[in-house]
Amino acid sequence: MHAFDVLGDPVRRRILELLAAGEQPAGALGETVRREFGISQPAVSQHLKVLREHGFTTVRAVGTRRLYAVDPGPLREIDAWLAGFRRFWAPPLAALATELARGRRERRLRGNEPDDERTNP
Amino acid sequence: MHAFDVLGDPVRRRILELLAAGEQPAGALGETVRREFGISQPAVSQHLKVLREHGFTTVRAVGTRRLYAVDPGPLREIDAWLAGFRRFWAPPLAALATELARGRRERRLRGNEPDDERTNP
DNA sequence: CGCTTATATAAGGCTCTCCTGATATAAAGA
DNA sequence: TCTTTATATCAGGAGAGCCTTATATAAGCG
Repeated sequence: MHAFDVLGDPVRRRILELLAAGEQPAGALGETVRREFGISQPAVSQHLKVLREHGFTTVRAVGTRRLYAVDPGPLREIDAWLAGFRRFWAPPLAALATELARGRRERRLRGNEPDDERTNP
Repeated sequence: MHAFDVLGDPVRRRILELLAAGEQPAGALGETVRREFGISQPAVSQHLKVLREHGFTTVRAVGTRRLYAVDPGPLREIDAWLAGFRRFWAPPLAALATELARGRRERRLRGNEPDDERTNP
């Protein structure tokens, strides 16, 4: 099964999204996913197995719990594959650097205001 | 079928890679892919259909030919989804801008040499 | 107009994925 | 130790995806 196939399943994508917030036990992931997708505990466990065996997650045991976390390896590979197509929509990197520099200069001239519109109460 | 499932197939990924070099007729794509994967012409045509119907390619007819080209829409969506995980491996953008600026400064001091090691013969 | 070339569609079969219900494993607690 | 909790594995079935062969469509050409 290719990394893209692993991400083809909506349950597995959701699990990774949940893990993006940080390490979580299988049970917590399972509860959320079962509620959202209406599938059984074994189904969730099998999805976790696929993610594990394809390198998308790491696991560590703490007592009877299994704590899952994102392992970025395969996601990086996908990102690398996408790189060959990014020129179809992304501006060249040089322009991006210019943009960033411009943003910094403007902020400096305005007197170190924060980036967004929030104000400190 | 989700965009990730579309990219799950190696034949479809290869077709997109070939199209990254520019617009090509179905026949040319078919020849390459048939050679590399040993599948039939209808099989290739069916893969092209999947790519079309999921927005990965555009097609235009020229006589009896069908010219396919990359349509970046779904690839961008995938890129956007990946963005939520990029912090697991990519440096923050501010650091990148600094890096780029440093590179430019160094080049300026060296007297506008090219980036790589090539020398003009 | 018939023949050839380029591409798509149709029908059917095999395989693989994903699910469920039942069960195994192993730590925790009474 | 017996029971409960947390998680994984097993076995089997439904459905989807991808392939093949056969055929349709439609433009180009003699």
